[in-house]
Amino acid sequence: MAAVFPAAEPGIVRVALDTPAADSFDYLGSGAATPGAIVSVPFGRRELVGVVLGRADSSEVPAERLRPVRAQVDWLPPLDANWMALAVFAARYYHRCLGEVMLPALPPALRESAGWAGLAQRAQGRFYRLLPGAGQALLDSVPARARSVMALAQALTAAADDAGEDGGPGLSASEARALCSAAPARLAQWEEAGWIEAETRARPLLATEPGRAPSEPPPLHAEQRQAVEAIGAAQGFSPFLLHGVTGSGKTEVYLHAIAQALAAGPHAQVLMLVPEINLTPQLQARVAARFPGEPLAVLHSGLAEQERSLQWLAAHRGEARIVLGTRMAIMASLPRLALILVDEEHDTSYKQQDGLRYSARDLAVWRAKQLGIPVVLGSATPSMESWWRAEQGAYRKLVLRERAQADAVLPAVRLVDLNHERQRQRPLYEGLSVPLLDAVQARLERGEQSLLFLNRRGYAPVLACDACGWLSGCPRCSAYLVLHRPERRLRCHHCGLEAPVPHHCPDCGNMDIAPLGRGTQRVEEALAARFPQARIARIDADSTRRKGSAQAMFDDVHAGEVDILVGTQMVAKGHDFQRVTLVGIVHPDAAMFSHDFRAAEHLFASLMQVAGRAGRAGLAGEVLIQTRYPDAPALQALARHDYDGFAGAQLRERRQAGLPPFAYQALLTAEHGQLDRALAFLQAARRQAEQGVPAPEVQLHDPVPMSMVRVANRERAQMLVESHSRAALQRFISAWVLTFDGIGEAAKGVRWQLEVDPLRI
DNA sequence: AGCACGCCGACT
DNA sequence: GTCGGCGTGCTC
Repeated sequence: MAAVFPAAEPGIVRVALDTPAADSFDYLGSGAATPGAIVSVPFGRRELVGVVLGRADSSEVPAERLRPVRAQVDWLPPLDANWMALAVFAARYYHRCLGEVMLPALPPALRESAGWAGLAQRAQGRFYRLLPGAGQALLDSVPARARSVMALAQALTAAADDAGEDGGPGLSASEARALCSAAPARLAQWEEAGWIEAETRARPLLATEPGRAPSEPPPLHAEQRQAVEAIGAAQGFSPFLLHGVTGSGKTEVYLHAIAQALAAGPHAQVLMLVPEINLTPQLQARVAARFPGEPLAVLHSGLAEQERSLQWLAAHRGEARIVLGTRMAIMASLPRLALILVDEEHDTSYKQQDGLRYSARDLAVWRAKQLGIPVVLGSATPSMESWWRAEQGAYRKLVLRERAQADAVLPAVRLVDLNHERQRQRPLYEGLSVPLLDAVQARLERGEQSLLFLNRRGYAPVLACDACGWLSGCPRCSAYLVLHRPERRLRCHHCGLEAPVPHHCPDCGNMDIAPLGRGTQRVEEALAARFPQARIARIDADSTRRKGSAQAMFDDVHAGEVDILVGTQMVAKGHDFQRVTLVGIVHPDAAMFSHDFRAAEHLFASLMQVAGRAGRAGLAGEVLIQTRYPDAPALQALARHDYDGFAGAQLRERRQAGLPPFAYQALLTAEHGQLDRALAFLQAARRQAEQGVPAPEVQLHDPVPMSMVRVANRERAQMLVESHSRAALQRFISAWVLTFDGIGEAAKGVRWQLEVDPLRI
């Protein structure tokens, strides 16, 4: 449990705490506090949990202000030096204090000393062992009719036989108690009599089912085999970019790479990252089936606190050999990490969007480099950053061109030119063109499934008054309230505000207010009206709010109980819909007007991903993209299945414009109730830079309002900082942020945040 | 970041 | 008279 130190014990312990105030705080502590140990310390009026960074001979803090460490977790191995190095790197790179990186990476039950005892109890058990020569005495002490106690004695004897000289697998306290329920005090008596010996030690945390035969891996095609061999032959730090179209069998490559790594080291651990929680159950089942008996831990924010703590602990103790998780899992303690896999490496969910804005993919590469192990970044549409590194030879490219199932072919992509439809006087039906409706009809007649993709949830993105032009604006944000018809609510997707649907225009009283544009709910409704015999399902954040409902809906689709599936981005990721032969992309055009230089890249990736849902099992697939901009390069490249061409063109544009991956960026954002105050802060920050911070090779752009200026009554502005040299940018930022304290008046009431490698600008 | 202390308006 | 608004300052 927790050891308590005497107050006056000498020695200074340096501790990282979750506060932006400083990287470390000095405490008085005993010799037991080693680097990586988890301790509890007094901090002002509070008691906080921290991570020991090391010891020191002296402190800059006057001796009389030093307070003693209160307690320490002593039943857990300390966090190892490699993990500490990862946290230090992340803190420096993202310009945060050490504890702000370290503490949030620990499981909830460890972050507060109140949770320690409970966790220790779950993680440890009392195990009993029969001492030599005590067997007969113990049996003699048991009343003949107490069969359960006899069973216990036999079990203990068997355990002792198994154990040989050094203990080995014993009997857990709960097992013993189950056998011995008639005599709960018996164990203590036997212990006192010197017949048995009790020991507190780690209890296995992960249930595994040994003896099942592993599922038979399908035969690899030549490209898969080459990829697996290359990963297996890697020595030391070896970053790979696994580029394979959807359905080319990337997962099978991952599974073989896992098998190789586990076979190569008897204690080796493998970390596999996936972008979304939704994808873990599927993959978990597949991994468990392939590696029965191998302890598998899962780490994501959807787990209950206790469960997450136990899974983390299993990874930390080296018990879990395979760890499957979302971006948070990159910060897990993995003492014997031997291989990292990052699936769908281009996915933007790898970038944390609040708090510490780290990129799990980038940290994965750093971690692999630091450990000298292979890392595999897999994607059908790699990020420009990763693609460029592969082009340069910094990453080794592994390519899967063919689809894994021999009979599966790439779907035919057809662009439906909506201008042309209008010229032919074929109006859209609720946003759906004649070719798309015909294609759906054909699928219904053939008993095949259609998937309609629309990345906009709700019924309509805005409600409008015909008479006066009123629009359903959010009172707190520079956004519109979205109509959610089934729920009969208006909702702001930015601040969460909800309002009833007005019956008449709040400005002029006109009764004619109408939904403008469409979201998934409206498309679902329109399809139901058009195809009354069809079974239609909608999968988006609203329809899957209840826990487990997403899985249930996906199961219905897989079981063939759905004819038409309407969905947002959620349907695009990971799921193999074997019977979907038509993918309709209803409205990709919104992305064409984005000012974000990555808009085209993200559009291409998301359309490629959703297009990949079609035609996976022998049935010819077709993708229809409705657009007013059929000449857009992203759409043209998509129609040709030409990622390489698209990426090449993107990289040429980026190089010419001096954009990532040819430049490194950081974004300073400021928010305040009034926009001019936020802008004034950024101006002041820029003056600080100009007046006192050396900024060779660094450009500071003008402060500008963010495109979504107001969210929840806070107005936001941003300033971009850029350099062609990552090191120069880092040096500049380190010095720059220190000057923010001196901004004074202009900083009053302003909340600011610095994001390194921002994804959206 | 918390969590205090501290000094001014509308309530029992 | 005090409950509470959030400005300012500190935490080893």
